[in-house]
Amino acid sequence: MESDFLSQLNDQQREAVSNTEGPLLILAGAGSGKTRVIAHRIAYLIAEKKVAPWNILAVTFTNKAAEEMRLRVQRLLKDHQLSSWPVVSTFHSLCVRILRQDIEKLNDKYTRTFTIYDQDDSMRLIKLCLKDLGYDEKQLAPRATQSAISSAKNRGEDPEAFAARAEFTDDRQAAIARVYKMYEERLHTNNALDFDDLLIKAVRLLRNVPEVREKYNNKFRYILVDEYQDTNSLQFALIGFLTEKQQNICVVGDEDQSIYKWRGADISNILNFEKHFPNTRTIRLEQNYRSTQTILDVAGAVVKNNIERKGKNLWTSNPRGDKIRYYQALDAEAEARWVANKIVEHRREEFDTRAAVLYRTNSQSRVFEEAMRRAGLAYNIIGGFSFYERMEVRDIIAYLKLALNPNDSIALSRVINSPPRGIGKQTLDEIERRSKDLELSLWETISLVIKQPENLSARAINALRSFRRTIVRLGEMAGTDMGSAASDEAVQAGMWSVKQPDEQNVDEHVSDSDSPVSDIVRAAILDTGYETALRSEKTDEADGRLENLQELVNAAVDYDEQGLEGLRDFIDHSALVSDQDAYKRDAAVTLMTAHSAKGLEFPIIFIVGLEDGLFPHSRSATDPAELEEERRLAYVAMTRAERFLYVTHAMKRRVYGEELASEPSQFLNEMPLDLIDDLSLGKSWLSFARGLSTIDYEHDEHRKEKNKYTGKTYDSAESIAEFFKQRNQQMGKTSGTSVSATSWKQKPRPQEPRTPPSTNTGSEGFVPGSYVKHSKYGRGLVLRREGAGESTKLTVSFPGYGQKKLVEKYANLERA
DNA sequence: TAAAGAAAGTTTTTT
DNA sequence: ACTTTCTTTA
Repeated sequence: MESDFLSQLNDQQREAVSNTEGPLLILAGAGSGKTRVIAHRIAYLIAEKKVAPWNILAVTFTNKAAEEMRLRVQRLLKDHQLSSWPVVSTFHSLCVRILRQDIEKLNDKYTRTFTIYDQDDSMRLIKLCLKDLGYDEKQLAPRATQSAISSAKNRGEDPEAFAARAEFTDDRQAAIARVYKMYEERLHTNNALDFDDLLIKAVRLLRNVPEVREKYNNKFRYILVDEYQDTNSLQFALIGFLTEKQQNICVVGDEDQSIYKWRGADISNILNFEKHFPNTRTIRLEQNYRSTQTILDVAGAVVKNNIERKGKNLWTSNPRGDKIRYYQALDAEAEARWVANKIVEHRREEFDTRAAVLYRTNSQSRVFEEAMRRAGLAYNIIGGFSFYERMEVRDIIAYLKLALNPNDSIALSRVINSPPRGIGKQTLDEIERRSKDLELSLWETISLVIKQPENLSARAINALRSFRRTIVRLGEMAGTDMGSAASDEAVQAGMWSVKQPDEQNVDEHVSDSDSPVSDIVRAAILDTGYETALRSEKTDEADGRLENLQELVNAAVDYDEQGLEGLRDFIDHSALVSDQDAYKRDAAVTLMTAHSAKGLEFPIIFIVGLEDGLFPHSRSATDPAELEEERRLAYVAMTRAERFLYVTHAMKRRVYGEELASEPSQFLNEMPLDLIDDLSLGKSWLSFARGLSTIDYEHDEHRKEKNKYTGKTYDSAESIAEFFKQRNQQMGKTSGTSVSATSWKQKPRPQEPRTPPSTNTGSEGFVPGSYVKHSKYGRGLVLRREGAGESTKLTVSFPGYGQKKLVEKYANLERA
């Protein structure tokens, strides 16, 4: 009966689930049950509307989200006997599946055996191109080049178009254009696609080949897209083509949670959805079920400072809850320790409660890992170094890639001498030189070199011969024809063939004569000498690596047991699943970036490192739009919390190994003071802010008015002073040029409002955290002090002038 | 060629 | 601080 999937929903959610036909836009605020609605909608389509599961496609951004969605749908449909499951997939794996099926119809020489290059592979290739073109990596940073090429690709510019444009800009662009051209050629000869290509080629396939478009339109009659605000133009095009015929497209998104503009996400995809799809029905989900009123109030107060925003009315019937909690730590280590202790306290109260620690950058994770270990808390860590990014795992994967496609030169150069087998730089240079001359892949060149050694030593030739034998043997296990080019016979049947609906079934085909994936993985670890080399090291590090390889074997065994599709799929998976490593659902703590937290929820959330230049990140300081994105990110982070929200910052923190004074984030300024509980030891930044606001509370409304002001992005050193100044002005005091001109209720050293007593030596010299006055630059904050005596140098941040390095003796500084 | 030691670069967020 | 890459030495 219908009520099964509708009865537990509110009116809007029910609307969203039961309006199954035509374009549907769901604007879903944080915690409003968006995942729940999608899952219910899928279940409803299958159980009530009798739509065949294979006619439904749900697309998410991350594997985690896809996983979650699959789980929910399965739970909802557990009493139904289904012959198959709906396709729930990320954009990228959807594209891989389409391309593994049909890429040859594009007629641009790519074959179905193509290799996927992840960011690291692609970076290696770019470095090679830079080298071959004779560019200096210092002048043309590989990273920057990669990102320039990636954005060109995402804009739809091919190397020619890019070059045409670059010609008229500058040398650097022209150089990038040349790298781009070579990069594309190399990808092609390697039969490799990078992450961008996956989308580009899939879109091109759907656009150019009507037959393929038709096929997928018939297959996917109902399409759902999660996190629609973060789609880019390629993803938009993909959806457009897939849904061309039936128009049963349902997208879910929230403008306030758009945090991937830097990756090309185009918010207008959601803002203009109604234009793109006529007859769109729009439904708003505004009741939040996740968080306490207080948490929503705080998050709302922050995001309200964004100008580029339609605004919405998110409400909850949940209790008010506790105030959010604030802690000012001395440094990053103290911050982490404090957080760990708090989590322990919470778990004493409630033994199985879960917490997440959200930071802006992955580099912050380390201290937290350390602190959790010390506190004896089991933790998950998401992102950063994922399992598949470990060196040894990547090496073995490279061997496996070679087994399938020996012409993958990136994989080959990765492992040709790891473990060390006597193929050194000279040998490799010679091979590379000849491969360029003859326009052969490295693999082909090696075969040739063995026959015609020319100026290579017998020792080198022997090493090459044995390496070649190893790869050929792996290839045989994988069922690959090791001829000169990867042959099409090696293609295993596609993983989900698109058949007529009635004969559609769970997809068949466990690979035929080939060995199980786990056997090939074992062989790649043993026969290559990899294990022996690690064992002989006898270090803890090597043991750790061996364990990781054992994990890889375990993963392969699991894979075989699931009866999946063989080695290629296993490898695809490893490229696309960056953080799938054993996510322990019940671990006490999860550590991740605020970005990775999107879509998740936890009873307890810690947002750490709320400091100027860190969160918001300094890279976003110049552009108001980017600052707004940072603010949305903060909003996403805060709204992950169900019951308890903690915000912390440190007074100083090591950056590149140097200790720098840091200031509270402006986002802290934007939180309503009366909703914050200060747990800091001694006097904190917050206690000053609070002291001020109690001077004259009835002007508070006035203050709020002014606080909406976002036009200016505060200079780091000046932000709080600016903040105080504004408040003072609001309070009718004449604008003191310096903070100290105003009256302080509880004033310990008005001239250093944010410096905790401990960093204040009080002795002569300017310590980091103190303020100075310079005859030319004016007032500034001392960030760093180096050297001693006459040569003491200070790094000072002057608003409007940036950071200056001054010799203390000659700079003529005064306290300010 | 491989290992050990020195220097330089790194950190924004992700499929 | 930590990791990658370059340079020196055995």
